Amino acid sequence: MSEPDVFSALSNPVRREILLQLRKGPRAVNDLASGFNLGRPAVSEHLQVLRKARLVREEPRGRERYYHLDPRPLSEVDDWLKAFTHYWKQRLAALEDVLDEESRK
Amino acid sequence: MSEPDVFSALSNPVRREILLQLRKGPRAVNDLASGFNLGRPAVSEHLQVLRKARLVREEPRGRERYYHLDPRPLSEVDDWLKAFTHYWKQRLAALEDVLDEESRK
DNA sequence: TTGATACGTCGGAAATATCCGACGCGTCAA
DNA sequence: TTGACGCGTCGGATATTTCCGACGTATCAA
Repeated sequence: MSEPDVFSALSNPVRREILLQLRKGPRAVNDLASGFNLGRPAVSEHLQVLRKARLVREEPRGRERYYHLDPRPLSEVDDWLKAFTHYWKQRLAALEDVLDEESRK
Repeated sequence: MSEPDVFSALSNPVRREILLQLRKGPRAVNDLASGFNLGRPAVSEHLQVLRKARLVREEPRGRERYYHLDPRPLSEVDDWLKAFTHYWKQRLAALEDVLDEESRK
């Protein structure tokens, strides 16, 4: 019943790790689950969240399901961050100025 | 009892909006709360989450508390995304290839 | 001092998230 | 066909999140 919210999908460390794993190539569910200290149902439910956020895609191969990474929705997060990039580089520059100031004393 | 987790802090749309608002400058709590359809305690608790994630800093001014944006922890998210940027540009390029292929038909 | 304002936080309600065991369905190998 | 495997999903337990009203504390204006 939840919406496909990319930010919410990324809020869980297991789901973030799944995405990192999938960079190396598609993986079947049991294969993925063996890497975590979690049961298969839990991993399967995490994959459902990632699927709803369109961050992964499933490819059935016989009785297995290989999950593929689809990183495109991550651009939403990237775009959101861009609203701060300028400001935070500004702040980093200001911080450096302070540090320079301090080191000159 | 929760840790200062930047990803979790960003998972809530109210908190994301608070951060966007604070780009324009520091704001007092009631001032912030009036912008949302939320009571002050709720906003105050969102600010606590953001404070634990070190995304905001408080500056007491008399009986008010002005909250300042500190975007530096966002670099953690940015760094995490960088683990995908290359891959996803690759995927976008592949997508464009497919589209080119299609349009040539 | 007195009354109003700004805020944090507690207690509790309601919703949501996380996880597991159990079950059912489709697929494979024999 | 039979039995084992891979998977999704349901029911339910537990934990966490989100929100509010109520309260206490500090500050301000008069």
